[in-house]
Amino acid sequence: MTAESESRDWVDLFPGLSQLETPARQVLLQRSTLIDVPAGTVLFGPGKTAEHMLFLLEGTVRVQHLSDSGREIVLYRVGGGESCVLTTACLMGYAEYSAEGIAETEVRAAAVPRLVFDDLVAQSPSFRNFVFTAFSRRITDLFLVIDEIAFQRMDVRLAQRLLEISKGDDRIETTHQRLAVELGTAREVVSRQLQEFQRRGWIRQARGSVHIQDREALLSLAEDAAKA
Amino acid sequence: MTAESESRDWVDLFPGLSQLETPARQVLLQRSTLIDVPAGTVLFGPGKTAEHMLFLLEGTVRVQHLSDSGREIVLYRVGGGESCVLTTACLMGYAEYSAEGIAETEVRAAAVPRLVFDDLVAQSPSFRNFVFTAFSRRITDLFLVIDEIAFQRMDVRLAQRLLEISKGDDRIETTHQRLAVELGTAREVVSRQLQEFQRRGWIRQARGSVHIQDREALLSLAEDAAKA
DNA sequence: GCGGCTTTGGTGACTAAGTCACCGACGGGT
DNA sequence: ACCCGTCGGTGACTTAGTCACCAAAGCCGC
Repeated sequence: MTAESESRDWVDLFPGLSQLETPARQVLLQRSTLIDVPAGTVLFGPGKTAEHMLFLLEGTVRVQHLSDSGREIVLYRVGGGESCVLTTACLMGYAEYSAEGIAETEVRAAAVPRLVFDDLVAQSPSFRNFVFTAFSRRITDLFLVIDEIAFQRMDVRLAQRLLEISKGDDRIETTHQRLAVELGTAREVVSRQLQEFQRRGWIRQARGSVHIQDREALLSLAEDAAKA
Repeated sequence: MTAESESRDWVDLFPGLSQLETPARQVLLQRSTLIDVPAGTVLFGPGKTAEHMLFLLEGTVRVQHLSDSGREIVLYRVGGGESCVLTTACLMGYAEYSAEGIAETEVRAAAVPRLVFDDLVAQSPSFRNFVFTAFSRRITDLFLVIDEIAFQRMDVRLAQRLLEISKGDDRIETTHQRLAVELGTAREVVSRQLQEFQRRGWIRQARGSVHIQDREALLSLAEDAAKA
């Protein structure tokens, strides 16, 4: 499979681009570059100037914020079929990144240069729509993150994250420290919550991993927040 | 002064539009409508579909989120010379508002219809730049809000808000409940913190108002968070 | 002015979460 | 075997949020 045959159809991976006009699609395919990066790569972060907008084809990117006080919190993830608005934002706009994007898995993405991006926004109504939709979704998403941090109990949030991260597989490879960063809390808090979950038989812990034993129970804890 | 003479120059109030090309400027002025609304008006919110992008000329709009659990938190404010990205977002993009915008003062704004907005984005590079800059700033701002909520002490946050709201004037007209919404916390927490501030002689309380007595002290509390 | 109402703020008792200091256990490397 | 860095556990304490209530201040009609 040549690079050309691959690049003929990555646009199809983006539901938001299904209406894209043929000329715009051609521009996008011809003037973008496919890149592959290994897990752990820092795709963007403070001090790096973005010259490309990223369209994620495969893998996930974790966006997290490093606070002045040295603590971290995971803000959101970007997956296949999504564009990373932060690269877009810094492409056109304002100042520096204040968050960093880290490849959580091996990542394949299409990089669209700044000028091409600008051109597409000018030329294509449906590309505009795609871009603004991405921005809107991200902003409303951040509202929900704020809501969760401000008003949700830790046990509920932890249960939600465990389910979210596990994605069906009962074995989760992570440390308490990493879970603490996910939720923007302290490691000790996570440790104690996990102990409580284990005491109730909902999970089993081992060094560097958590095994879900009672998915139903976690789910009902995670959900009764919505009811309240 | 006629409506026309007014509308000839509101664009000048926007630093971000200083580079705007003459034709785009003409379109913006001619096809927008100036509106005046009294304090307290809900400019947008869940259930309302935006058909206009708002450029704020005078006054401030408070954007706050109402959580499922019934609690509220102030997310940010939009002032004169800024556009409200949330109206923009919902104009072009995705879903419903998940936050509401309330006029805190009497507000004068220019309303730009959806189609005109779209057209300007297509035609004018500097209008595009303005729009994306606004989005970027808003997003990075929300990152800071998240950071503050997750990692900052309440006393520090309260001191910051008092200073921010007071804007030089030592008398602040507000209730404990309102301050609690500002910070996304409970009224009791604010009451107790204010009592502590009063005990230290930093403020004086009265029903429905707070009087700042020692601005320096509040400032040093508010700032030593940055050092840490 | 009086009685009832709402709004505002105060309080104690309790739970949840975050902080601090420290320890021990595990798992590589050499 | 030993050293060391990572990982997790723990107690004691502080800070924040919750719950249930109460009291004072303003507001309104009469």
